[in-house]
Amino acid sequence: MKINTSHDLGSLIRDRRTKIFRSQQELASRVGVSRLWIMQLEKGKPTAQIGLILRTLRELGMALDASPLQTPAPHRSGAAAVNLDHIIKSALPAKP
Amino acid sequence: MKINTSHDLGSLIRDRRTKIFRSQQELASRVGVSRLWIMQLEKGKPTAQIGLILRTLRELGMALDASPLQTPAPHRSGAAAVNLDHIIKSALPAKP
DNA sequence: ATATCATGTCTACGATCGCTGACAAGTAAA
DNA sequence: TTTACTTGTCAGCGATCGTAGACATGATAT
Repeated sequence: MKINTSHDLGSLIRDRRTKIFRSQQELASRVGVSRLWIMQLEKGKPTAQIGLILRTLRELGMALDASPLQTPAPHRSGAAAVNLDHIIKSALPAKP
Repeated sequence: MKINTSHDLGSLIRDRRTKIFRSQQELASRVGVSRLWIMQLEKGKPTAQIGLILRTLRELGMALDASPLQTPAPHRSGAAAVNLDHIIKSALPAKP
């Protein structure tokens, strides 16, 4: 499943948690965090730390993958895809 | 690419950053974070916040996916795989 | 040699994390 | 009803984040 926002992550974790554990407390104890943190994470907390998130996902039997952006909005200005950026960079003479 | 630790994430981001941008500072400015934060992230900072990470990945033309754990080490104690947990939970008398 | 970068490493400092502990609302059994 | 459980919310607090700024090193030139 694609994770574009912290809310996506929260929904995913909640879905998975409700299938495997009986309560937020149960997952929290396994991961080693507070129930409050699990609750906030499921609500899309954008300040949650990646280390705790990875531990949580592992406890839920999941892992993260990185994949190229399918709906490209990489650069605000009308820049093209990543490969083009690469080409431009390689072609530039000096380093502004 | 599989991301199991924050170091995996750091390596991935650094590889991608060096291909697209000319410096840590350039990426940092685009994302809206400090160069120090980018540097620490590339070194595997486990306390980096997921919101900033997602913004960074987007700037690098990438997104995150969640996938089932292929090499299962889900529960420390002798518990079995996730599906079994599910079955056990479903079989328990008190459901809550 | 001199200049110019990129990267890594430090020191503060304000802002905020994640924690504990408590409480209320809702649900579901006994 | 009463009892037990889950979830969401709140306040307070120590610990730590992310930042700005400065500095040293190494590389790449000129």
